[in-house]
Amino acid sequence: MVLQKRLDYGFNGYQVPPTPRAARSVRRRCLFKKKTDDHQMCAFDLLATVAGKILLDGENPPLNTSSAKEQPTAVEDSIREEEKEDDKPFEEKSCDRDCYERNFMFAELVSEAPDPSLCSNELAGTQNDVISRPASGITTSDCSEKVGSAEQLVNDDCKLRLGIFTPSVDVESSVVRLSANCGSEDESRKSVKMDSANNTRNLSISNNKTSMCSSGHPEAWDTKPSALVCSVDSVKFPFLKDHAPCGSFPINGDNVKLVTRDDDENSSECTEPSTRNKAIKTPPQVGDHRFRKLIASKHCNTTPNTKDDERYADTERSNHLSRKNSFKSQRSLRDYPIKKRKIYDCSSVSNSDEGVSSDRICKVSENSTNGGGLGSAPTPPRGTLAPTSASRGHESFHSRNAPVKLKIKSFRVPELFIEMPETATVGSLKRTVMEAVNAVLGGGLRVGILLQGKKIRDDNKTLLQSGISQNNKMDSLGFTLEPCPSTAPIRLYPEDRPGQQLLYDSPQPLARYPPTPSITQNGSQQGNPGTPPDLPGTSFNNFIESDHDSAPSPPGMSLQRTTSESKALVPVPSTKQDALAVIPLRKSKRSESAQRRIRRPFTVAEVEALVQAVEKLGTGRWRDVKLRAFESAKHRTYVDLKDKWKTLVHTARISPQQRRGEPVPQELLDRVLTAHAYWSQQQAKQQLKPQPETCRLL
DNA sequence: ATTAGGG
DNA sequence: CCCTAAT
Repeated sequence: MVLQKRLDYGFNGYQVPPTPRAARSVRRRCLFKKKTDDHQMCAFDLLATVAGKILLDGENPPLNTSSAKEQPTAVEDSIREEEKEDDKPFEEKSCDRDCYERNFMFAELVSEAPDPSLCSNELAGTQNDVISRPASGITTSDCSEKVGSAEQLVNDDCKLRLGIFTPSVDVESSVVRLSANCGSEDESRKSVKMDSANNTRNLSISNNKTSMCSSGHPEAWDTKPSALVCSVDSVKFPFLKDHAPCGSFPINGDNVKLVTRDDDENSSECTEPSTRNKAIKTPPQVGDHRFRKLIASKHCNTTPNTKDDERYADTERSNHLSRKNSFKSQRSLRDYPIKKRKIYDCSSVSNSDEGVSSDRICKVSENSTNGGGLGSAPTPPRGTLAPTSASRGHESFHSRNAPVKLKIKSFRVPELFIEMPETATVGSLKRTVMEAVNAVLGGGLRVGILLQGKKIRDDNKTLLQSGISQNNKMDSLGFTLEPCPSTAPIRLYPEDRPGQQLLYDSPQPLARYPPTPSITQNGSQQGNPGTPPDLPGTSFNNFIESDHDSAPSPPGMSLQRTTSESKALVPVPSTKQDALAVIPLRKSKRSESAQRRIRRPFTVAEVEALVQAVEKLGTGRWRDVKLRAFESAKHRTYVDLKDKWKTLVHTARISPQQRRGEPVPQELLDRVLTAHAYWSQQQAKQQLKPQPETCRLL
């Protein structure tokens, strides 16, 4: 009996998991394409598309895009081209080099959604030039048109960059700390002051640390980027300043806030609470002419005064969020769990904050002759939202089936803090940054869509219905990357749609991170052609490895998140105070106790690896299991594996209806039970009869 | 450092 | 996931 058992658990018949990544990519592409071809695409689809793209592209490590690129699929061809173009974009473009260097270029995102009424070329010149971008979302603008000085801007504008600043390296004791700040603080501060002194007419300064800057000189921004945080509508985009020079981000006297950032001189991540995050909100009505001018020239469209309250809230939230995010990433970098931080938890008020902001999106209209849309619209600075626009343009709706094309060049990532030993290699640094980025991206992003400053929450609306396809509104379309409230598991509809596998179609409970899983799952289950089974151990290792550092949660979640429940979730702007309060708490807390590790739900592939390892090694040898199957998954400790096994066993025993989260294939669960039973028996036997090993078979 | 088990 | 106790 024993012998037989052993054979059963031997190393032979295991199915090797398909190469997850490859399968996933392909799948996503297919989905993406499919989706985009659908003319009935609804808002949700759009979201999904964008998110999917992001994730998809995210697979290519930004750092070495060249090597990591996968060969283009039909869908991506265009993208690829763009990428090439962008590879060295900044050098040629007027953006200062720092900009370039400080940003990781993510593959350009090009989403196409069918747009019936996409025809006009005068997007820009018309009414909606001024868009409100609450959370500093991505605004769509037409980049095709380049006007004079605005040209570079336009170019830049057309790209949504996922920008991570290369932090300045401060050597502190033996640790090199990377912070988002570039340059010395002092310098930056000074510069800020200067600017504000000269240009702050309508600006209010909350305290010495916070100031609004209305400078119309981009140069200033360029040169003294360091400690300044410039955000539109929110402080969360510490890096916006980079774009400022390029005019790629909308600056508007009303909604631009320049905040000096407190550097975290002493401690790494925590910044000063009260001072730092206070973005001052400028009186909506007051607009600095210079600003506008600048903006206008750069084709930045901003909404003048739209719900300020809302924006304000957003700002606060975003601040908090970004901070939180950065924390998170940092945290993820160090896997070691420390003690829990109650304070932190309490303080973290916002779940629904928008942490990551995106830059702009360019809408590319094919129809438009010269892409006249965006560029052409030097936007009237102050254009109030034209109410008319809403109604207008509807006429053309059905007339056309032209696809709505959206081009997102890059997204920015919230600040990332990285801490590494001086002895770390450059390679490790790159990798670390990559991980951080992945953590942010994979950690739960969802995409929000703003139209004329308003969030479109109904994911089921079609583009037409929501007005996204309307020409005149194109320039007022914005996308935002919002962190998924990973912490706040809101399961709206846990059991809603059982068998959904389509990544984009199935909204899943927020609580569940696992978009990827579904994909991988599919892949593995369907069996990948092309992937010859390796030794079980190896293949798994590889698999996991590849997966391991990538963020906690695979892509896809973002999509899900956006669904209907978003409505419920959305409105949770933390109050300003909350947001501010958080930081301090966190900091203090942080010193002693660590944050709780971010939750990283096991993917199906991981489960598979775990099951396989346990089948071979048995329970009780978690260290070996770890070594065998999760060696490369740094974030999975043997304790984690043990815990996972525990939960797996539990999961396998309960009814499928009671299971939550990423569904684990029944097959795996069966194996879990079998293995568990087997090893439990073994254990029992050993205890009972440690000695007489020989004649036990009968 | 691991393992086991409760929370 | 965290925390602890026991190895």
